[in-house]
Amino acid sequence: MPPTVAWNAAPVREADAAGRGWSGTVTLNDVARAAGVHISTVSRALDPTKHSRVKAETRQRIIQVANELGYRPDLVARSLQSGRTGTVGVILADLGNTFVTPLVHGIAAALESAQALPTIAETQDDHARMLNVLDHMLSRRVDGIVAVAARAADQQALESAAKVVPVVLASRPLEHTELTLVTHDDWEAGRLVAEHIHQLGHRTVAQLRGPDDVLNFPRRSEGFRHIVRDRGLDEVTVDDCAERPVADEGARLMEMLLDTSPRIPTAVFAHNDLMALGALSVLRQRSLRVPEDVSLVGCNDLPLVGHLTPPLSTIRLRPLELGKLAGKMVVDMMSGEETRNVTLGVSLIPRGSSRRFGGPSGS
Amino acid sequence: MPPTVAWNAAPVREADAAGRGWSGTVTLNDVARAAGVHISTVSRALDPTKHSRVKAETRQRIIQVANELGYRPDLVARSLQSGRTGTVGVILADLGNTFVTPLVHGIAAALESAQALPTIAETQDDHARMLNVLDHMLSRRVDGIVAVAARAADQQALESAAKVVPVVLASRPLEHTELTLVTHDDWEAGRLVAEHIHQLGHRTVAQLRGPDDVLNFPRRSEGFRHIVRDRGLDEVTVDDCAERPVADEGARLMEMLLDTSPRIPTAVFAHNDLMALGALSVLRQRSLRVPEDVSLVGCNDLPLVGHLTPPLSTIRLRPLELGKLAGKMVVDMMSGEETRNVTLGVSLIPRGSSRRFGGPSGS
DNA sequence: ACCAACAATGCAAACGCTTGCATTGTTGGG
DNA sequence: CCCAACAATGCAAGCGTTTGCATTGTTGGT
Repeated sequence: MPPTVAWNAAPVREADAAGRGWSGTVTLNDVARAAGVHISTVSRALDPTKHSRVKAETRQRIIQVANELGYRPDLVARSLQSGRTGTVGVILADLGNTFVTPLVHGIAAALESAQALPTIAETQDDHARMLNVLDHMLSRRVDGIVAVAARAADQQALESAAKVVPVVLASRPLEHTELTLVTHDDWEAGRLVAEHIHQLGHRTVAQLRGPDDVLNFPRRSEGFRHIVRDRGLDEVTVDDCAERPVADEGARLMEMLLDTSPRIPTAVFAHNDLMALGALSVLRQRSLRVPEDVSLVGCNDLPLVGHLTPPLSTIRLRPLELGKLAGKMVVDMMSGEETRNVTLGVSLIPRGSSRRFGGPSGS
Repeated sequence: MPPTVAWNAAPVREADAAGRGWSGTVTLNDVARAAGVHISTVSRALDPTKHSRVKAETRQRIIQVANELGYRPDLVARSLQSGRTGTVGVILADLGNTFVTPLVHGIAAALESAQALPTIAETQDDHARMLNVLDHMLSRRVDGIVAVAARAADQQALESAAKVVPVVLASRPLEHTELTLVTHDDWEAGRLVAEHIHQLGHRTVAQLRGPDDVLNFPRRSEGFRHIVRDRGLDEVTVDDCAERPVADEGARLMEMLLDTSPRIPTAVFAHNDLMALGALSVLRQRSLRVPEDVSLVGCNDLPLVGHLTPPLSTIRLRPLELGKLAGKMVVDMMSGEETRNVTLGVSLIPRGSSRRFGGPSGS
């Protein structure tokens, strides 16, 4: 147990009490010397769990001296000795994606209870970078890892890392793995969307698919197709998926769809909101109205998409809860507890971008 | 110089070559023993800058053995020895605010060039938490700090920290400080908005002010009032500012304004977009149309606010650049370079939420 | 053939902390 | 009054690296 000395009470001082110019940092040794006592006694006096092992009187004196000198424990040294760093590595594909913000927020919040801090790194969805980041984190002796950037290719590396340190997969699943996972029910997301547009009377539908190797997307696709088959819908397909789940790629796929398909789908499921926005702008360019001509549904419920024109119908995920859960799980694993995978439910938020086929002011 | 041994080439292995079950980690000592050479030789062989000091032949052998054993340098031990941790503390008020996402993104990107990783902590805009976080970071021996959460009350603590480690203030300024600062021109932001609504013919105006002790807001206010005075506008004031710069507080102030003021302003400057959104919903509740009855201008240009109905007029900031700059500056300071403060320019993005006073379908 | 110079490697201290064990001093029960 | 028990503190090893210095071995110029 690390001594949580009241370093928050000790003001940072410009020069120590002895008057020597502020050169280095105050160490346990300095305190020991100033208090006329052995270093190990200081260590114990400052460690709440060992308070008892040192006489109350000397303890008082030591604490006072420590405060006067502005002693601050060196967590690096402590880590070397204890083997724990109080640090959890958080691996993201891209911090710029607004979906991950609340996720990281949740992770940070959960870590706080364990006095741990997240240190973050980005992979840009690049496998080589993932390997680098992973190795770097292990070198830093992080106490745990939350991977939000998992792609199929990264599986082996992540599993290897998990032999050394607790690893939690957040949001992005992997196939056939023992890794602890907390994610959304992507299959259900796809199913809900298909169900929704089927109920609106659409018969000719399409998907703009996110990257195949980010397994959320194939799952969304499968859930969607389950309904397509079950209800006998006509899915217009384009033989490609996005490189990355961003607006540009959504636009590209939408164009490809319109250019290659003999018939225009009356309802489109974009695998996430960003891609939906890209698709939206392409539809506008081609003078296709949403939702009059084409209904559009996204996924993620990013902030503000409900206030767009038209308000975007989408699937609501709960990244904050997901982050909190992931953080809690890695903390639990760090203290040796067993954990079980968690799948968060999702819900459809029908809004203005999807409407009944051939509805009111339809063409 | 830390040996950047090719640990990214070494696969994580389940058991080491000697066959003992994977218990602990492979250390320099293990490699030394396996290679039949002294530990210091291994250290040198693996350190690119000391390549020369060991015979090519032995170096080969050592590297091979290191790879076979899956040696991974312990950055904690190295930090203890070297005094550098390759870590920069990033202190945020609230990760949930979408304004900070690109900022952190920029910081992370800039740090990458220095092989450093950001470790982040939140203060929730609470002074006590700021003190804690700061002290914790110093205890962790971070190589630098980027503070995005500075409030007036935090000034002293931040300046003290700056005596120990490079500190950069990002986004939020402080008065009369030596601390390095990179921020936006908030005064100009306020001025631009006032100028804008003045040119649109508005005479009765108001502000929804962000927290006084986050100095961006008073500056915006001053820039705004400079024009108010200069052009002889009539500013309706409410004797309170937001506790925190969020939507709820924007709503609260808007209500207070409508309830207490004898005359209704025809143009309102909300100190940021979130507050503008809060104000917008209040105005709607009161059946005041935007922009027909009241013009509304925000600040920050958050993603998607340009696609709302009405599209929000606002001030565009550049958080990504700001983050990159802040990251670069702290890196520079870490290597002893001098830095100069930077103020990023801002620009007005006029959109649908503000229009000429008494314009077309006005009331 | 000898010594200076140099290349290659070993040695050990240091970074700041924790902790099992040894030592000293104090107490109290017999 | 003595010894066991215990409280209080000192001692030193160890965590995994790095690095100045010492040691050994080799070379080449005379």
